[in-house]
Amino acid sequence: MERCAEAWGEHAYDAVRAAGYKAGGGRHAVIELLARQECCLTAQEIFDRLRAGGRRVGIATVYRVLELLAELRLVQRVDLGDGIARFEPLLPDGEHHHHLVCDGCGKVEVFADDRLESALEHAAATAGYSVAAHEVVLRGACADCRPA
Amino acid sequence: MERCAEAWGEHAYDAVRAAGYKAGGGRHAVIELLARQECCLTAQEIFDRLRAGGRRVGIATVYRVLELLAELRLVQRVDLGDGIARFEPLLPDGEHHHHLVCDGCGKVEVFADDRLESALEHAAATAGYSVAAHEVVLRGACADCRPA
DNA sequence: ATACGTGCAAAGTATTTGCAAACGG
DNA sequence: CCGTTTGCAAATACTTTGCACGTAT
Repeated sequence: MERCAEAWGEHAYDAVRAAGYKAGGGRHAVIELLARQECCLTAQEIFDRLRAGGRRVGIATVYRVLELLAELRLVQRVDLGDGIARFEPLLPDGEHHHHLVCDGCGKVEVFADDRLESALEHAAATAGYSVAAHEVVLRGACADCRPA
Repeated sequence: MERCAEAWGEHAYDAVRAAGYKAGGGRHAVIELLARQECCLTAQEIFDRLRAGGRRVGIATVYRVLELLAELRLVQRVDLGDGIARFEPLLPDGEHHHHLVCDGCGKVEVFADDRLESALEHAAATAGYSVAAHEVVLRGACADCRPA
């Protein structure tokens, strides 16, 4: 996984250049930060971390880079239900996970399930859609919050 | 389905009263409108339709009613990825569907799949979560937009 | 009668856009 | 050098909140 994440950084950098875009300081910084993440981040979180790291970026640049990466299918936009968009790297090997949100403590966990993936493919085929992306969010009570 | 939808209106009305809330004009109007819908609506769409129907409501009331109904699990909040929240009745019999969004024309379709539902239950159980709600969104090209 | 519900307007928050300056190739 | 990218600030869009008035019970 670690290797995948690092590989994503180079992959994303190459794809951006191949699409005819230059890699200025802002784009490079956002891609590098995303490459080190395991799960989704909000634009504000990305902005704050870059600033904390001494990088002088604007929040607008963060949004613009995320929009570009989403268009190139390098990141996946994730909506966890709180009205704030989150973004995470879309690994080139198709490997991906989904999210569990605890209504009690707000914790976000990830999970992967092969049966779920195959059911999703089956559903997409049945509907006659050529599906490019899919998102699944489960909400409920995590093991810690449930006993209450 | 028609009967289910109508039944939802009464069910929702009863549940709201049972929870100790009065049913003023705004709540009643929003519940009645939702009961007639088959798929998800934005707050603005609900507001516009009520106004078009001669009902003098405020957008704030629409949001407040939707928040209340969501708390009581009478409606499901749906995020289709455009940053606008949508809402749809949550049928009491547990029957529900998910959404397909066409990136080409923006069309939203619904689908249901038993294999998907059972895979979701399996995944939730594996994660140790007590899942109260789940949402699935597929994005891609619909049959009309694909030929391009 | 009285507390709850509602509409309007103002505030709040996430995201987008305009523009001049900085920068990459 | 020239066009792209960037940071800042202003604008926009969706949603929430404050408050005085209306309404259901």
